[in-house]
Amino acid sequence: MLFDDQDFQETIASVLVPVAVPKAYTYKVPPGQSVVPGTIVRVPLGPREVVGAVWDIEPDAAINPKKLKSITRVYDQTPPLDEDLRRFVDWVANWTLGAPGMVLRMVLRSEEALEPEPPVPGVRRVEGAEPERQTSARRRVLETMEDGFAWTRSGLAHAAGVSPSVIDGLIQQNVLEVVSMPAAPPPPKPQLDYARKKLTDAQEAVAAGLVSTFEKGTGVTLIDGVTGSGKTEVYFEAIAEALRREKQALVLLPEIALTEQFLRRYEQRFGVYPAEWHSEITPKNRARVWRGVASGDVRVVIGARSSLFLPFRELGLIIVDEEHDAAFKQDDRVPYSARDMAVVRGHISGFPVVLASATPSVESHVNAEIGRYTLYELPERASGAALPDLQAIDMRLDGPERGRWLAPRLVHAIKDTFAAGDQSLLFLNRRGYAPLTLCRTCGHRFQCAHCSAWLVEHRFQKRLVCHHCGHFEPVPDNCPSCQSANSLVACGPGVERVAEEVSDLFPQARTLVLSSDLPGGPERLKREMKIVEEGGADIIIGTQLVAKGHNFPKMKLVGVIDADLGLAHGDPRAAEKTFQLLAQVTGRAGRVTGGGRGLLQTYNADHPVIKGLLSGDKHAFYQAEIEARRVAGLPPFGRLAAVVVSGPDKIFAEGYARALARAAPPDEAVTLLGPAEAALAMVRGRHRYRLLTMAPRQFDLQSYLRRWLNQGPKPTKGLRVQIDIDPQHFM
DNA sequence: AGCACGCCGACT
DNA sequence: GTCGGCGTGCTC
Repeated sequence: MLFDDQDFQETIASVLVPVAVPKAYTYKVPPGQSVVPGTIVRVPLGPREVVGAVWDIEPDAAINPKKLKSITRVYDQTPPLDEDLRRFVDWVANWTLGAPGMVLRMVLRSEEALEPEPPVPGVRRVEGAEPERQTSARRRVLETMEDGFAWTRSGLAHAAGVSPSVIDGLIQQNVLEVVSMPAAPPPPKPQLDYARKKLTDAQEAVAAGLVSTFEKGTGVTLIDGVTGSGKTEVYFEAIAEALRREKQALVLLPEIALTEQFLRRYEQRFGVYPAEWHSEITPKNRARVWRGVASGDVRVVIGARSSLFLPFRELGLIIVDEEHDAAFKQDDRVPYSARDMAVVRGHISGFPVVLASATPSVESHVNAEIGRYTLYELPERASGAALPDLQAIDMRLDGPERGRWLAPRLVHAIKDTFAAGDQSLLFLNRRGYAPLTLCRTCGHRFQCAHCSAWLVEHRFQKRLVCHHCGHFEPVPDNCPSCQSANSLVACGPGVERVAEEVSDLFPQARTLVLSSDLPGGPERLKREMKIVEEGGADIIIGTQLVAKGHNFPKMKLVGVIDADLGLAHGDPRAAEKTFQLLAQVTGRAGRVTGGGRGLLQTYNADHPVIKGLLSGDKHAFYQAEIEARRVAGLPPFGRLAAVVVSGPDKIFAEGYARALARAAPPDEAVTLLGPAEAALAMVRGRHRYRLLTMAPRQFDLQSYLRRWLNQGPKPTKGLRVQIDIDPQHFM
């Protein structure tokens, strides 16, 4: 609404400013200017100026009119934020207990986008002018320019294969003149039928289902499909349908690392590149995408979670790929889950939302089961290829001898695979040499002075490292407690230790350790990944970084060294996360293997995670998960209670949360850490956590914690408590 | 005295 | 989120 009091009073407007204040501020609208809700404006705030947006709430009447400052600029070239987006911002702020202005800040992420794209300087041939002296470089430049169009200086130099100084010389001699070139033209539109692949019957059925959801308007669809089942081709059909309906589409991906291959597949399907949005995009491109999305020139965006806050002009579809991935959760500033907020945005604007995964999260599975989401399953690979054959090795029956970590059956399998010239992957999600070092004489255990976690030996770096806080120290010669020499003993395996065993057993094989902490950094890792892809290594020992986004076609065997690792956490998502990780590594869900088989070393062959992986029957696994949560006193499906931690003193906070999790009685389910999308749920009595009956923003976590713990260092302030919860319950 | 640092509150 | 004000405590 426009707050134009016709009579004599000045026009005023509520403006949401991008700072953590609880409400909109009131500003005067300069005479002759007009604003509507959603208009983007620049306003003075304290000692500086900020960009905000006019909001549709009544200006605060209680404020002293003398105090009012004036809007300094109205961005009238930029379309106002539409009502749906404003409602979405308010919804997210309410949900996260954050300041609406902080949510708005995520919308206004590119100040540069508010200005029109500046024209770029270019050069053009001056009619009839010739250089004083003709050189071959100059001739090449002039030949390149024969089309008569203007070129950018560097573009021309590149195209002609000369250095930019040649161009400068021609400008000097007035052979070329500097002109202003119009900004980049709008990006080309996707071509709906550029290269539509022939879909399998199963894919067609799902695609048809997705297309039909547009008729209903709203609705969430969950696609549960193994990798290779062609989920991507299926939701390309949904994108095509959105485009046919003159709507924009957004694809959310959990990680930037995955975007590149996705962009290429999109291009193969639609003939053009989609717009791309994530934290590493250059400011100029960021501004272009923002403007294009707001104007409607950009039809499809592939982006990380923050693209959910782009000011789409006519958004009509969101696809959340790898919906189970924790990277959709933002932990700092406004803490939100992009997957859940995508569902909210679809709900507010009345368009379909598609969630896709090979290992859907428990809450999405439950939402599908109870009919809130429509479920489609693609259990088979589109190529008809078989899924890898998985078997367990029960370590209680068939384990290795003492001091060894590879079971005889796994060793045999590696041997056969190596003999056949194929690759093996040994997966162990534990960096370093050994997770625990102790003194054989006095029993001293090496712990981190800072957070009391065990120090992990990294033999390669000759250090003891805390994987929790990063603290490290050299490995001492003598026990620091009893001074005994040669008394320290490494307990348990890490990838370095498994690698040692492998080179012992297979001295002729080319082995490679892939772990994030190896010297050489990301570049070396990238090189080594390539070596593996090309078959330049026989046995790979890797941590979880081999699980994601890599395709190792020559890998015929996966051995999981400690399949139970991660199951015993206090984290209520432990089983789910382990299931997802192992499914990905073994090729049940991921792309790591080129078929073949997998062997899981386990002490818990009857655990639902292991059984679920072996049988491929996820349903039983989900049922077991839901039941386990019920037994643990956690809220039932979809509403996973979690405890929280973030703030300035993260190490303290995490230590406290862990201690709290241990100390809490069984019916006070305290666990996880993460930010704050959720005290709200507790306040509304949706959850059992007593702590949260206090006022949401001021509850005293500190004294609550002290009551349990009664000692220890005082955490500084800034702890926040929160639950990881499904917003469906509040819509 | 002069200043670095951290905490706190205001910002319309 | 960001800034300025103010108190504490250390150095020249």
